[in-house]
Amino acid sequence: MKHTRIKDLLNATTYGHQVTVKGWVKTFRNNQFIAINDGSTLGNIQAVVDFNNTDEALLKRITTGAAIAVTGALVESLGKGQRVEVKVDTLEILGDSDPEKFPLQPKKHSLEFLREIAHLRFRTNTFNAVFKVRNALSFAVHQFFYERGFVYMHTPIITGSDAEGAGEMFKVTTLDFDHTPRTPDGAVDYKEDFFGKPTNLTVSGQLEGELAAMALGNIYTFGPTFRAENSNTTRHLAEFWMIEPEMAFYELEDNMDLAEELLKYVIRFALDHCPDEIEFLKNRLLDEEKGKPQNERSEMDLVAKLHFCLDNRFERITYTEAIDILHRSKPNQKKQFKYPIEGWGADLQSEHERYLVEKHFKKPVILTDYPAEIKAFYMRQNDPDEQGRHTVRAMDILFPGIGEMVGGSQREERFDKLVKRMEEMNVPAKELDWYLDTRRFGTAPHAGFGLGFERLVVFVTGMTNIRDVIPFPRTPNNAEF
RNA sequence: UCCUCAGUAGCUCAGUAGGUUAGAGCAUCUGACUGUUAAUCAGAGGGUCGCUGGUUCGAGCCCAGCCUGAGGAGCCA
Repeated sequence: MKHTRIKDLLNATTYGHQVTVKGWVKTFRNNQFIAINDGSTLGNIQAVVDFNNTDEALLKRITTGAAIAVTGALVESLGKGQRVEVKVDTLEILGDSDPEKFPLQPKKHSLEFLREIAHLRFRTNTFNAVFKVRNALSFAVHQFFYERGFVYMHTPIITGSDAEGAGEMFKVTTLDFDHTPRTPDGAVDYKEDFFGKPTNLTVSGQLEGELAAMALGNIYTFGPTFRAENSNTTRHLAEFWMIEPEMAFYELEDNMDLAEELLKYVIRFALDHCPDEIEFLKNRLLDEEKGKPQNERSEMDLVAKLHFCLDNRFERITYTEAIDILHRSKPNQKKQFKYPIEGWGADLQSEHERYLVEKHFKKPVILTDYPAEIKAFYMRQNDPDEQGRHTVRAMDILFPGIGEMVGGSQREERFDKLVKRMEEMNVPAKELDWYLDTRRFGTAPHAGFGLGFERLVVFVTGMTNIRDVIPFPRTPNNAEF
């Protein structure tokens, strides 16, 4: 008999017909009540076994984690706590689960423990919800761009350029480390390597994305990105997914508008399409915060926080204005910052970003026009201000609890200014000659940004560690599974 | 990579002043009960106290080094 998804059974409005359920045992209570979950929904269906007329050896095999198939009538539940249940006629164990060894129990587990058994954590309510939301957000990203006529561009994962400057890179090679070919002067001879030159995993698809945008108009990438930084934080991964739109004829304002619209669109999509999952995650968070002192708890619950984000325009201020606010801020006056704000020019520390987002504005903030010295070579240069200070048309979107969700800029489209900047920052122009061609042939204003997908998932799910929103996290010293 | 904290049963954790046989709840096993909701009741089993070395008559507890995890910082998305 064909089986029915539990999600559909729980929504059933007619009773009495025979159904088959296939799923995994969550709990087996009272020798007769099996809570079965098949992943289709957070809810379980209760199957009721007539234990007096069931083989005792078979009953013993109904253990937490076992895969089973039951067939029987779908009936209104006699007990409280569930609307429908299945009165079992036949029960088959599809896969046993040794109760002595199965690590998941019908109780709360720490996220750290579940991380060690990442292959099994999908079976928990929390991770079911997290990955459903991740799925919805991912779909929403594509739908958002498709609706707006953006072209989804697959930029290379293996890159021949080591000049992107976005971070340490993972080398890609087929050379035998024990017998590396050498040139006469003793250096590794990359001519012998697979590609005949050094190659790496991509740290960003931006430069390639710009090439496509300068022909197709509006494009975006959405793919894996790799950074070999020794980062050990709740918001960094060595392998993560990034969304990078790039738009011809966009200036910084257009860029900010698009980013804000995108974020609100996908958050709205998740709220609309995963209400049960987000409700569950909201309660999970409330439960977790019960153990915390009052002042460390969130002011808003998850759902309220998401709505608040949707209902308010992101605050847009320049770096210079931000420095001003921070300079006059209480924590700065009272010397509570570890890194006091002395003046213009320094990069903002986490504590400063947090103050702006979480204390001062209490909503997402878009910071623009950073000092040129602390930003990448490709960002469009502003004219120096009255005091001769050089800034670039950068924009970072900062989110509460997360920090930088989006980093982007209007690109420097003027050939001479771009090349001069590359020289100043020691970026080898020769290697990026293909990139410079966009400025040689029909250059035009354009802009784009990078959105860290896992950081978005962290925000929408209310999880606090980025390792809990990607199935198998890769971090320094950890590439398990 | 740096700073702080932690590592005791399958899981979550207690372990006093360094002192006999290291505890609890949950899970597991056995039995009872049978419309339960993380079922309940009774009983049982389960430990390389992260690892290595040191101090001591004696170390889960003190010291050193290392490993692992968490939080924070830096790097960034």
